[in-house]
Amino acid sequence: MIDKDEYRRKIVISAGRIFSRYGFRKTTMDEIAKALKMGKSSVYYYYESKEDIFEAVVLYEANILRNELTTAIKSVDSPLGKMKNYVFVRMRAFEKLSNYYNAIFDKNLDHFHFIEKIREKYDREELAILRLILYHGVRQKVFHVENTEYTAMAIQTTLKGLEVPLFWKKKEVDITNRLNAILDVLFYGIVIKN
Amino acid sequence: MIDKDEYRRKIVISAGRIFSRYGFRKTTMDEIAKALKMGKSSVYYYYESKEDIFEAVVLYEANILRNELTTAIKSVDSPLGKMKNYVFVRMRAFEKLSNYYNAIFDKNLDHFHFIEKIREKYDREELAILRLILYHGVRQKVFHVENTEYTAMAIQTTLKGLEVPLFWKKKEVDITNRLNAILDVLFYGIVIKN
DNA sequence: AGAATTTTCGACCGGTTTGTTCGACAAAAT
DNA sequence: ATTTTGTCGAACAAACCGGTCGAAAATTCT
Repeated sequence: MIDKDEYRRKIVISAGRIFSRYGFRKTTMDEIAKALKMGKSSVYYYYESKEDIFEAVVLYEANILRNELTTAIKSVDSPLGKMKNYVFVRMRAFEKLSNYYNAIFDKNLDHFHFIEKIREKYDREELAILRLILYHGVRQKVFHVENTEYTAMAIQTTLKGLEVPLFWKKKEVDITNRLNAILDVLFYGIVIKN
Repeated sequence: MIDKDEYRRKIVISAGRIFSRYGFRKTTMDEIAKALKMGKSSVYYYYESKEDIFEAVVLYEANILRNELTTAIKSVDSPLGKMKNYVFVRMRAFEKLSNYYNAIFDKNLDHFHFIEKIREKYDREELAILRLILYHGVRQKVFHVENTEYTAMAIQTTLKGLEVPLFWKKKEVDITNRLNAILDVLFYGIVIKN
């Protein structure tokens, strides 16, 4: 008896690579199968449909993102460093995921309820993390904020603003520079002036 | 009367972007047309077929590559620098073009005669450039080679070897490192020891 | 061993997509 | 006014694609 879960994991990883390259529509079941050296029908033994695989992939990637983000903020001590790392890792990740975006908002967008669910959940999680970073910053007298809740939401809004160009397929050239600029503005509006 | 050639150029550039992203098969005429804000049928007024557009794109890209390569070797004086620049630019370009590769060798590979033609022509041109670089190096007593002709061919073979992973879709991680290593080997086998 | 179950896969189906054509139509040129 | 140039919607045949089914392998169980 072959470990079914192990195989399902393999499929998710392999399919994820293809989805991220070509998007949902342009990825065919045949490709997914071929990449695994399987017959197309065999894949259906592990997943019920193409959308099922896609859902699993998004879930999987979301988990990876969560891990990357938490390790990113753990890897430094200073609140400034934490915030900087968080923003950078998040941005890099979304850049990588931009193909999913285009895939989802191609058509059939009503079919992908689960995306909204994941998004909602992650918005909440993100808010909590941002608030934590802010809170620590305030404690260490590095940040000055009236209300961590609202400030966290403001920062989150800014970060979401960075996603917009990914939607509209417009290639932002100097995303790193823009990020640094945003961080500068953010910090100098937040950091206590001595 | 609209400038037909100008329009054809626009089509080639726009279609080129899409081809390089999705490959030949996964790129649709509708996409090409939409990207130009045209009706699908209008595109056929300028080009006879999808393959025709593809051919024009490849030709166009090949020309760009040629220019990049010549300016790359002109931008430095030393034969070592020329060689280094040449190899780097060539490698970066082919990395970018790897999608075309996968597109072409998907299926129907018998349909794309013109690719072989271009390839042959460029092999000859490349050989000439390499020989020139070597020749200058020998003149300036920086290189030591018995026979520029054969040495140039040897170097070309090495460079082609670097292309192979692009064929097989295997992502080579540290292509820059490998390149540097190859250049090291190449130079230390060539440079006159003092 | 053979029976039972799990896993693979080729062949197929129906709906959709897609490259290409065609004729109608508008704009511009003659 | 008539011809030429350019655009486009509609239509079509062919290929494609997600998904099904049943029958072979392969594996496990008895």
